[in-house]
Amino acid sequence: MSVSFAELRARGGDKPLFSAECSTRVVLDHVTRKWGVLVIVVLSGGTHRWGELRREVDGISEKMLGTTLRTLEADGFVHRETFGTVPPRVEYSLTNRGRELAERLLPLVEWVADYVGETVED
Amino acid sequence: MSVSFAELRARGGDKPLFSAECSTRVVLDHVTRKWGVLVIVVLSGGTHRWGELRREVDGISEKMLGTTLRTLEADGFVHRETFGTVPPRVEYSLTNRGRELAERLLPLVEWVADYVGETVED
DNA sequence: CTGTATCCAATTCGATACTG
DNA sequence: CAGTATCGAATTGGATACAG
Repeated sequence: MSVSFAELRARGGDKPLFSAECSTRVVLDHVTRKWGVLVIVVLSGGTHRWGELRREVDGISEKMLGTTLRTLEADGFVHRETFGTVPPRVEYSLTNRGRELAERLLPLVEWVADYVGETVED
Repeated sequence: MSVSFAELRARGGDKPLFSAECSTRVVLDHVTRKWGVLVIVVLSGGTHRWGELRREVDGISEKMLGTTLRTLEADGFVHRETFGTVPPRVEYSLTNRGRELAERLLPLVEWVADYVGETVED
């Protein structure tokens, strides 16, 4: 394991893993929240328009797509680009940080996907 | 990036990333839910008793610790061991699968912890 | 010490309708 | 096409009290 709990702990000194007020919690929450993970994974596959995201992330409502995208944009993970055309065209993509995040998220998602369906014998 | 979105997509055929009914979603939800991440990270540091978890995961209520542990146990990530002593002693640890999961979770948590506090310029 | 039960507050989420 | 607004339902989460 490349990163140990002990190392993580050491950074926070003697305090609990993350203090309740720690902003890491906030971002971690955004990123790991139900739709956040899925949107980031989809965007890791390339730039998408609103409608494409809506179709690709199965079951997401317009409201949640909107709030999720705005949250991730505010956190600096997603870039939104508007073309002043009619009808409007808006494209969403990952920022550099978003791609870094996706690199850490994809192995997790992949592993969970593999895990499901196997028998748990431990 | 070791795992690409395209590969992930390919497994589901032509369907959206994960169908809404996909059980991957359920487990992913448990695992990435607010307290799930923190509990797993703490347990990756070794076996903990109830009271230790309570202190280590700052701000968690007894109710959430209980439900989180029971969910993760049902998913096969956490092992619960009781010693028939008085007063009772109960120890929680990761199963093999739990450790596999933690390996994927720690880099993500570490990265987010590092990310927070840096300036976003992208 | 290790929990469970209960009640209530806050948040999330979805369906729908509507706008530029 | 790309959203926002609103409402109500469901879920999550916290505080407290209590039990083995």
